[in-house]
Amino acid sequence: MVDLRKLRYFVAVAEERHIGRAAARLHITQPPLSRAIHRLEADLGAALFHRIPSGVELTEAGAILYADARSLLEQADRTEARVRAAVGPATLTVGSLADTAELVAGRIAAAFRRLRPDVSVHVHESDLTDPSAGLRAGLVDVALTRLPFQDAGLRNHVLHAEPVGLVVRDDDPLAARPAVQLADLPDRRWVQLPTGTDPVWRAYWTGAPDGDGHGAPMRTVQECLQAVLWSGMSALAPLDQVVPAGLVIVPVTDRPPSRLVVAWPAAGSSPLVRSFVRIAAETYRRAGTRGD
Amino acid sequence: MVDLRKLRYFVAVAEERHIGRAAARLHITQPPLSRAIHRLEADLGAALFHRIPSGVELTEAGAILYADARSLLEQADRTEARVRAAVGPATLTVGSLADTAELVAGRIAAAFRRLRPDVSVHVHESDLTDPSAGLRAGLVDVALTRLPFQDAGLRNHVLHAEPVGLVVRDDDPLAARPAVQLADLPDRRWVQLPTGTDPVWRAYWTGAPDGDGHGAPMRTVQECLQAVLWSGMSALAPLDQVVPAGLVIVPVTDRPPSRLVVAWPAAGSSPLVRSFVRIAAETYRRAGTRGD
DNA sequence: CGTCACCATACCGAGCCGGTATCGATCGAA
DNA sequence: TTCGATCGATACCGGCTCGGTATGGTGACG
Repeated sequence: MVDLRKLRYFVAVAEERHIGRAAARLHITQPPLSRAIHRLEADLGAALFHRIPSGVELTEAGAILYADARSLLEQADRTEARVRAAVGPATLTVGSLADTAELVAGRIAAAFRRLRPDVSVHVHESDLTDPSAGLRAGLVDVALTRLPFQDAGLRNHVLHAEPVGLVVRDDDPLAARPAVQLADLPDRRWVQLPTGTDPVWRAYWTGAPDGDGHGAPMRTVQECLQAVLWSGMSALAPLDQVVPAGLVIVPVTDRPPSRLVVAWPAAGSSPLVRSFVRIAAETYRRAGTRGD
Repeated sequence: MVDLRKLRYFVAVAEERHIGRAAARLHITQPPLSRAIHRLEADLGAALFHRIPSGVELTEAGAILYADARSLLEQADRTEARVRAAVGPATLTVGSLADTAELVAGRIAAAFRRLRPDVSVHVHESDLTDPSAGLRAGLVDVALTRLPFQDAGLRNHVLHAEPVGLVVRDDDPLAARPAVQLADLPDRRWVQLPTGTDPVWRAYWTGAPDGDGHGAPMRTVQECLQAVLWSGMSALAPLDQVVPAGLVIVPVTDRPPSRLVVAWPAAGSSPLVRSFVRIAAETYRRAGTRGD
């Protein structure tokens, strides 16, 4: 009947004296919090807050509950921490597609380490062959990677969307163009991705209509860039990709942005994985919205 | 994540060392409890029980959790009790159709008083006009009554089913019959129920095909019985109805049993109402199944 | 080697949670 | 007084959990 979640909500509202602000602090929206407080009041058969124009204020019964709820929640947290400490550190294996980890993992890792210091994180970096970054193979628990890939049994949350561009040498006639359309380009020699690469992924990242390319297959982003530099191949990359001197990225207007995601198995994901996903989403949401 | 319900389940299992027995103690079935324990273990990232052939036994982590969980739950209960005490006694108005309260309310009241001593119960007895016993009019929170009635917006739980019989004087030719079929009876003068009576209810309780009767309308069971005794009317009653000397009840074979129910509004019912319904159902289940 | 006693798993209907969209009320300012 | 702003409340929707029934898997024991 009375559960810890509602008590946490209640404490937040009591301290903020404002349902909207409390909702923001709890990272939910106002209506569910409003409803949760109503339910708690119904459960206890007591009005906990007076609704006043500027927000809410505790009733007498609310004050009594607040006095106890704080210590109750603290005790619950201590209990949980004690059990987690007894069972030893949990481990989480994070997959990372090529260089995506560089882009986001730092920020996420900091937040995750702060919130879940008891978890030891292993990182498994995979090459361009597998955009699921080891998820499909069961090598990792959760992955930081890019869409699109065949998502059979996988779920994802978009952390950041970045337009893609064509990687060319700075002496390429296209280099001076402010933007290009892939549809307008004459045939080019696209980099080849290894056989067995996810076809959806391959189709997205190579401009060739059949998703096929030329030359030796490239297994890393760096290899692709070097192929452009040395062999005059063409490649696509996110606009924020750091490229060696001598290369430029020309925005491509007729291809949807590349979405950087955190992905996890749809079924059987542990609470630890969910926690990681939530922290990643939250960390990047703040960053994405320019500091909330 | 970790909520009080799962902790209560965990404590029950830890003390019973047996999921099945713990489920019985918690008044749920074994599979949901089994699943809840698994979820709790996943949430905490710790195995809490060893599964052994005779049941389960606590792991080291489980023992640590058990040590804290007891006091945590006790503190939660104390907190809740404190708030309830501060807000004063809650009141629950129970509707009762005519004499149904006599049949069941005693047993239910005892159980309810024991489990919810803080609630003051008011009883509102209604006449045969309204089989919803005041629910439809909003006069009561919950009702003990009999089916059938038009149940728009009402829900119910059957406490007991009792065959119905024909009430006749002991000098009536039918009095000696072991049973009768309403379909075989010649026309009789059935008691009249007041205008405005729920039509479904009226059709059930009077043998007249159109659900109509003769004479002055009867508002109570006693009036109906007196009408049979003095005016030779016919009436239907549950077989266990206590009748004055000079009347007998002949079982009727072609009418479904009368179902004694606890009924409540489908929408907006308070936790207190749900609690009453649960207690009533449980009390009567035990009685109905002859002492479980 | 069958049977029994456990727990685990697979489904299903009901309710809760969190989301978006919108309403209602109150207060301050033009 | 009316308009806008700012609260909380309400209505609806998709997803998840819960508790139920039915059934499977696996050891112990005669």
